[in-house]
Amino acid sequence: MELLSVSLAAYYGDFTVAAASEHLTASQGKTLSVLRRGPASMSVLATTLTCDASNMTGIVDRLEKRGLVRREPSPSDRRVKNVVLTAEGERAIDVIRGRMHHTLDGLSRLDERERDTFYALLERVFTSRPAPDGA
Amino acid sequence: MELLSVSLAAYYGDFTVAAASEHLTASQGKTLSVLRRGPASMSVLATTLTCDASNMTGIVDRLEKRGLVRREPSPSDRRVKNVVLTAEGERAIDVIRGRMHHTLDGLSRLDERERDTFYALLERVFTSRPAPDGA
DNA sequence: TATTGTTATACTCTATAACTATA
DNA sequence: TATAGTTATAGAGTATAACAATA
Repeated sequence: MELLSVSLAAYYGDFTVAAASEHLTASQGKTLSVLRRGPASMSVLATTLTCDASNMTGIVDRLEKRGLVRREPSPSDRRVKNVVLTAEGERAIDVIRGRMHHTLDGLSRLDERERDTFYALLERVFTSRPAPDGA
Repeated sequence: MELLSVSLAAYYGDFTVAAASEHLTASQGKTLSVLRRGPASMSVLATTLTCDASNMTGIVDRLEKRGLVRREPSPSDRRVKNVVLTAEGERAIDVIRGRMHHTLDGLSRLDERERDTFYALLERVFTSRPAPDGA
């Protein structure tokens, strides 16, 4: 648990610094990261980021003001707004991931077989949470 | 990188919820987590948490006000203050770690050999950052 | 009635800049 | 001169409670 704590602090610090290089906060970067997989409603975003729905309003407001995301009305439920990554937003998160030097260097220390093992273990340990697949 | 992002978000969410159950913010919890390894100066804490030194003042202020940490003058350098975990603080971080149910459940899915492999890989990937060992 | 998203509020986190004390 | 820590400030993140629109 101690080792996990240290490892994740290293990853999180790396991500925070990389996001700052694009003038984004960690929360804004995490939001783009989630949306990289596809559009998500405000409530799904809040659940995934483990924060209250009311926070997402402000975070998405700032991202939208900078043209990195776009709110779209859901066709199936008029209460819902789906948040979509713009081309600019996609570029931003890709740049951030490419600048996570400590993490990328760390991964490059593993050969292909080790990397596969690592990913498989990560998946088994962390991929049992209720994955929100919201409309 | 996508998988890392998802995995670490899961861990971070788990930690945040567990810390909240002790009425602590994520930053306060991370600070206790660092101090669990031993005392650290304000500047070492800031470096480890990847934040500005001025932030640590407020975070440690609040933790100290609740009796979870203690500031002690360094014997070797009168500018330095070492932050020490109190017995209460130690209890708090141990409780938090014991409440990280998603992560603990995830780890319990691995047998002993797999767990060793996982830890070894984590160490190789993430343990090359300049580890601050400050006085 | 319940849910989605927003607003208002209060507190915490965060970086920058300026400061004091010490090295 | 440089470094450790604090203070002041402004912007961002955070949860709670109350609200409008929709289901």
